[in-house]
Amino acid sequence: MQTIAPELAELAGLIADPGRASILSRLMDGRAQTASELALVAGVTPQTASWHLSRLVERALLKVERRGPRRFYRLATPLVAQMLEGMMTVAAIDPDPSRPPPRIDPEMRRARTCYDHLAGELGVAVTDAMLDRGHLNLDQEAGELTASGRAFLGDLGIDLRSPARSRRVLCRPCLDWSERRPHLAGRAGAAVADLALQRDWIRRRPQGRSVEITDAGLLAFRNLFGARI
Amino acid sequence: MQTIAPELAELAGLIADPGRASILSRLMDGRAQTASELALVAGVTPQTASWHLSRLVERALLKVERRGPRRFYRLATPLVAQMLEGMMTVAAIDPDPSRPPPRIDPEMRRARTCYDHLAGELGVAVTDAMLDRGHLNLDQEAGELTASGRAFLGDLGIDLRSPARSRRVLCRPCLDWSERRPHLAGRAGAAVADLALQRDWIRRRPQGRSVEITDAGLLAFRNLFGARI
DNA sequence: GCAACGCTTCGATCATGATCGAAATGTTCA
DNA sequence: TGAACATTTCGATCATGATCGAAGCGTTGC
Repeated sequence: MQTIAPELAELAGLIADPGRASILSRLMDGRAQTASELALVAGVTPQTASWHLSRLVERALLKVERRGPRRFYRLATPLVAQMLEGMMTVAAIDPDPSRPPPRIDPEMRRARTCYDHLAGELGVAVTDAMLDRGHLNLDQEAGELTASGRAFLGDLGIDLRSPARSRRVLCRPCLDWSERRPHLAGRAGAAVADLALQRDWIRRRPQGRSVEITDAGLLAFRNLFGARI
Repeated sequence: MQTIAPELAELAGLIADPGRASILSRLMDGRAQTASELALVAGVTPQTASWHLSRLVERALLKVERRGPRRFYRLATPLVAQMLEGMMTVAAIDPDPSRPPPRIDPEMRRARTCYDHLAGELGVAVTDAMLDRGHLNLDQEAGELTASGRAFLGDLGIDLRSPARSRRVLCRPCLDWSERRPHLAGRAGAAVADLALQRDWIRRRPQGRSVEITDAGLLAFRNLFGARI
């Protein structure tokens, strides 16, 4: 029985190193980072990081882009981000409830981006608020935007009409590994995150994947979305 | 910056062994298998398989159930299956298009179950047919069942009303690693697969994850669903 | 051209974990 | 109780791959 198993093992092996896992985790916000920055987050020397990075590029998990003497690395495709989402969800489940839960950076837990959408307490709060108001239906497996949800996002200036087909699906759940509950992802989730960045409701922190909620953002999420945050 | 990265690496390490990857792949149909059977598919001796299995149970990827002197292993939660789906999707992407694509067992490619729904050519054909008829909207990221889709499945005797909430979401896409296209998953996908098994349209093969399409099944999928298979 | 800088390649070392033979454990059935 | 069988535990061996120092490469700017 030939299956995909050997390729699966090979792929997993690539993620199985703490340094490479840190690098991939760092790149989960979808932005590009330099080799030096990634060496830092991996906690290894630049030459070791370089070796890790070349393996990840070779296996097409990362793309590299040269800008002057620097090399910027980013996730190769959204598919890789989605795979990592799924793995982090399982990784966050502690098999032994007696030992203390993994210490998660409070800023990270508060608010971060997950590839292209909001995650952490903020992501879950926004999602919950939209659920409460009937803008969404969502469970761990699947999600859909209601007519009221489309109208709500439309009023915020988000144009969800796809350039190609009007019947495109917009909404999927992403299991939040820090909150252990689903939050809004998919095109609708990306649109909300884009809006929040554009209106300066959230700001990316210079390092790390966490984002800062501005005062204006706090008001907007509370008043416009009705989020309890 | 404390993140989930160490847990991610640990989890990946568990999948990174070819034997364990084979075991997990074998269990992707959601059924339970004995330790001996799994040793066979992993291509290792029973004592080695036992060591692998205990690690997978310890990390809560598998559940074990004792029946007499045998031990039956199965995936611990649907979340694990969904994670493996995502990994297989990425694993199936060949980073080097020049080398020949991984040889996939033809029976596996033809028709198999992916945890609780149909996959392979059969899964994709059924999905395509439902898309053509307007029963579904589906892309790589998200999916939704239309009113006509609900009616269609209802006519087949599938009751999609959730015991709890009526507004539950039913439908999600699962990227087929052998066909490299999405097929129907989620509760609707599981319901279709259940129906097919109950009506003897498909039969599980004694070993492996692939299923056999019966003559009656071929007719049903073609005539009832309009699947080109 | 040369210096500065970012990054990669090479080479040697070292640790982790996969493997199986042998033996022990546990379960069922007579 | 004892025999048959499935599975696990123990112990020793062996291979893979992560690591970093040193050196090399390539780009930029003076």
